[in-house]
Amino acid sequence: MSTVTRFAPSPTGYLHIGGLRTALFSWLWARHNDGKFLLRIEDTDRARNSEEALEAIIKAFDWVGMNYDGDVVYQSKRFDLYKQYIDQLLAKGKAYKCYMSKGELDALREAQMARGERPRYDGRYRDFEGTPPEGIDPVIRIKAPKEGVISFVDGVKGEINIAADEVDDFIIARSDGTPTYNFVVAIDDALMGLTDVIRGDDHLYNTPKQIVVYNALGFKLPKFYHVAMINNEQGKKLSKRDGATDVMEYKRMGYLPEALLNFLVRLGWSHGDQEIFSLEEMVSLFDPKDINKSASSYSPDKLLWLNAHYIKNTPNAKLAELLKEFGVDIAEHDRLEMLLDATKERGKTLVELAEQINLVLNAPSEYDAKAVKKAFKGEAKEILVDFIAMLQTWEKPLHLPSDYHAVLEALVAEKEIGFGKIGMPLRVALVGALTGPGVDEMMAIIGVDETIERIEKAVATIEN
RNA sequence: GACCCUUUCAUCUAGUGGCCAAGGAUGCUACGUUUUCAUCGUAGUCACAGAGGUUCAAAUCCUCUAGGGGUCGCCA
Repeated sequence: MSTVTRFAPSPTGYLHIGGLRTALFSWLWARHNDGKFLLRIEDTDRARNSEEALEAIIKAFDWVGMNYDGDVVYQSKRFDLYKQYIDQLLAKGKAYKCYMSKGELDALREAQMARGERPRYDGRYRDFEGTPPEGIDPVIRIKAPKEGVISFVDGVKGEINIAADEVDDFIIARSDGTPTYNFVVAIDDALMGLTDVIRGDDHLYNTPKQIVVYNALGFKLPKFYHVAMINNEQGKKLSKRDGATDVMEYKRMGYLPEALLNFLVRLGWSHGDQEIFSLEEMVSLFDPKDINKSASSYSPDKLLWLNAHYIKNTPNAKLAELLKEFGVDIAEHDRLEMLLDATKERGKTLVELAEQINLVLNAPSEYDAKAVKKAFKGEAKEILVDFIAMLQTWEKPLHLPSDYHAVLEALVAEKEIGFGKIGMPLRVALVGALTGPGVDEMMAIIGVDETIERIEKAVATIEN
């Protein structure tokens, strides 16, 4: 039987980073087995806007390079189907109407809590034969087993046993007739042919409830995998306060999708000592049996490290394309390769890389105060002036970094000075700071005219 | 409160009774490379939650305790 997995988010408007990880696990497992990865929107709560939410999810999937098979299933469009199953259970006596009011329910729960019990429905209408109370629209409850143990083997956690009396006769249809979550999930997962359900372990307690539905309807159980949550750096549940939880936020911050995926796949999953995984490797190596049991904490440092790694290993032409969204258009630059080779190791994100590029390409509008103090002193001015003269009279071509290096070597030889004497002031003249790409590279990138212009400006600054 | 899940360096993790006086990666600290910064390389730093068992042998099995997380809706 071919593997079928799914991602079933409720429409919140954006794709959460934790959601992306469970989606990734499901997607990888489907692709690994040449199976199907389905998408379903859990919108039985009709107030939310599902279309927009779906769009956001698909956008995020597109960005990271994931896709889904078949048509998207909207639960809000399947109410007739669910109704049939509710009627079927009612007819077979596997479900029943309950006339308890919300007030009565609250009172019951309170009393149970006071006695130190786990609050649950007491089953008072389970075998009710009398006349129902007036003026109450009943809910429909399913008959859960009253004794014994509901157990299943979780692919991540192992065997899970829940005492049957922990699972009450939960509501499968509200008093307005609409079906509830645990009921429709079980039906859809069964009807959509799911073989492997991979989801967050906050659903662990829903599983026995869904098993009750599977059993009542005679559906075959899929295999369940409950993946532990991602916590923040403090080990608490990841929330909006912890910064970026929206996947697309990472795109805006200059992360590469490969880096984000690589980061997420290693959160709660591993393959020996391997840290770097291409998408192809993930597909071929992923197996949910290697998923960790315990929760993991989100750590931005490792994500940053991965991002730097992927930036360094991305072809320059592709980087140039990506940088357009960050206000840097260098696709047509005639020194593109040189420019990116000189800068890509200095930016951990595309945002930082864009900054580095701008630093090289644009003449400094001001000089860093500390750098000026350190570099523009002594005979710096004279050396810079000599260097300009040398560049202007140089007879060999000036194209490559090595060409410029030859000029510098000639200068230090003639003046009998150390490299630092010209290196430091030259660097400040070029970019206004003491750090950055090599001066040879920078001069080759901006060309001899721009180089001279920048040095002249520095000389003028020193004079004032 | 009840029930369920979970517990190896600061963080992500390897580890399924002997290969572990616990390995890799990130971070951090040095040093080297670099005219600078970054990259890169080398080294260092740092952990089996605690207590009892079982066993010739336990990070690995059992029990209890403690910490963390989740769930207890006519939300999903």
